[in-house]
Amino acid sequence: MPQLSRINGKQSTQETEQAIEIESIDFFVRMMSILGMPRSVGEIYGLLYFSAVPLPMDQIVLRLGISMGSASQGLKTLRSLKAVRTSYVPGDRRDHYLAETEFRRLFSNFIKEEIMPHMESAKERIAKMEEALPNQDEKSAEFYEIRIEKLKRLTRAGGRLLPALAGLLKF
Amino acid sequence: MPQLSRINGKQSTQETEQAIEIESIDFFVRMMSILGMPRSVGEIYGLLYFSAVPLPMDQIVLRLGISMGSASQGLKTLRSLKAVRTSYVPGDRRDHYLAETEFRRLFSNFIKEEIMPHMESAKERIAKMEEALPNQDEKSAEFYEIRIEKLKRLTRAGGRLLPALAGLLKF
DNA sequence: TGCTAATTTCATTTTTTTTTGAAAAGTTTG
DNA sequence: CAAACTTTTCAAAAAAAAATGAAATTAGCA
Repeated sequence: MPQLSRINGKQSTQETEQAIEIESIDFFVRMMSILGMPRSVGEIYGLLYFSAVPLPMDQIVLRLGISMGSASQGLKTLRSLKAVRTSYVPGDRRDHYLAETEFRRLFSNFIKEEIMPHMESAKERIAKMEEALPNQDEKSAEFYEIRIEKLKRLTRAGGRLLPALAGLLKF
Repeated sequence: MPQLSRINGKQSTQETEQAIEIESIDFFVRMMSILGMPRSVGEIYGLLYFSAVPLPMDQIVLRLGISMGSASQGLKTLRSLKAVRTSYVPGDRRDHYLAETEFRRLFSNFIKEEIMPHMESAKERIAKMEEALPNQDEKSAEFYEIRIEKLKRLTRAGGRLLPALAGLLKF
């Protein structure tokens, strides 16, 4: 009876939980999209973040209205980032999922998995540039050298700073 | 005569420049894609980064083989991030573009423009959660409070850390 | 001011990414 | 070990993002 509860200004526990859940999903869909994660991944994490009990996949599918395929893929992604973990529920053969809420660790994993590999390829590109350079003996060589040096400093700084970043999250 | 130059093991200045240009474009396409920028934006910046002279849009279009629309849009994006600036070339009415190579400033602008606005909306989501909460007086209220508190700390830390991040780029 | 070159805009097309759903594979238990 | 349930996989569909290109706009010049 949502009407009734609105009339006397109170809302049921369920209504409160639903309201928070919606905001949570919205919150994490946005956050994850900054990090380039698909909507469904944010939705799943947002749902689990405010769930007091671990949820099996079919509950996630049901409550978010997404397909099994999306849920399975999304959970795989979240598992690989260690953003969720499974917890055993006696008498139930389904996997139950819990959100990992230590953001420090989440970021650390994200940087390691999603960013650092790009840094490696960046170094390869720079190496290729340097291979090309030695034959360049015109007066313009200096220009190229300076720019390449800047890129090297950038990748060096990135390679150090990013992994350290999660550690700065003192909260 | 590329053949000839390869036979005697030397390459022309032009070949060297082309080789570096290709690696540069590749480099920045990848970097920009980490930051969620479209390919064309990375291509344009990559081209300008190793250009000793400012390039007009039609040169960018020609050398990258992209459309005028893409170039115009991409330059608009780069301009708004202050990743490129125009320079006046006497006797030519076209705008000529130069890459801004101070990465510290680039990051600072990127964070301010692309990330911080999301932080604002994150705070709104949290506020909505707190609005929903007071009516919750079950034993489970504590669970919600703790989780909300974590989100607050996360956004607070993000709001402080991210703008400070560019400053850490000591290079 | 009018002419022309340069640039922007934006509806359409193309490409890429994400989701779906059903079949295949894997698991648990009676 | 087979039947029922759970999860994964993946081709196809849908949705989202990016690029195109031509018309509209703007800006520089005579």
